[in-house]
Amino acid sequence: MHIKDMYICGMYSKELLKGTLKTIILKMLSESDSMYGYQITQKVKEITEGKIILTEGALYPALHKLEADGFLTTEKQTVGNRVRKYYSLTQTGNGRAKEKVEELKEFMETLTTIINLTPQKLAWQI
Amino acid sequence: MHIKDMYICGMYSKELLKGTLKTIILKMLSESDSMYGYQITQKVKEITEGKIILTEGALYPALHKLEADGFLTTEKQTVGNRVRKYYSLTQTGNGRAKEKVEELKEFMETLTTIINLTPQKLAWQI
DNA sequence: CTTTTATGCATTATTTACTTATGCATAAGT
DNA sequence: ACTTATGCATAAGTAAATAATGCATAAAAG
Repeated sequence: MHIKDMYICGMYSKELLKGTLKTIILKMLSESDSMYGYQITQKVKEITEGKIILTEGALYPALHKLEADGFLTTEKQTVGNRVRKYYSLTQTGNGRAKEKVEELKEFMETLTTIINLTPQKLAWQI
Repeated sequence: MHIKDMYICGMYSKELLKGTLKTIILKMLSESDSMYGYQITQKVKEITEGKIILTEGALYPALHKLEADGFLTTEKQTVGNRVRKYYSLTQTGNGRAKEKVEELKEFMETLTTIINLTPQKLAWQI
């Protein structure tokens, strides 16, 4: 990402996104046979209607880490005169994707129980 | 938290919790007139059935930060021979609580749209 | 009766997972 | 000619935790 691109950023305070990046990547890759980095950022941007923007500084290290952990394999492909690095899930990565998505679901359910609490000081008003 | 307490920890990979702590605190305080730190940890633990455990090392600095930002006020109270520091939302803090909860809700909705995607490589099987 | 557990506050060193800012390169639009 | 888009990558700095500790009182358990 370059300075001019800085105006692009998700609509959420970025802290919230922390911890969800790898899950998002794994989920995206479980959707198709293979994707390259830039493609992932664009797809996520499209699906979330611009609400979640993955920055390269976060994306590429995360991809490298997932590969180092054996969850992804890569294959370089030259399109026109540009090189793309395609990532795909390994078998282990497929299982990992399911685990992480499930974990995120459960976490969101738990958060929802907190969010849905009714203020006790207003209880008499109900 | 002391070494012996280390076996206590939430069921989620902790990264997920990052960024949600202040929202949780604000929401808990918006439920009652005032709460003290330890009480918050216990209430969250109870509500989430032990799935979310707030550690002191995260909780107290967060409370101090929220107070410094003008979202909370404190009042010390001695119960028996122990001192409790009660926190309550200021008017600004009340607004902040609503903002943060709303932000979290929208973020979870966005995440849900990602999570609910159907793998395209399985699309023909549907 | 002495050790552990629970209650209650707090701080410090460290780690993690980002953000922000670059860097390099090609291609297409204006 | 300049900017935007595509495409990879890394490095410095930061925020928000974790992990560990410290102090103190009280109750429960062995």
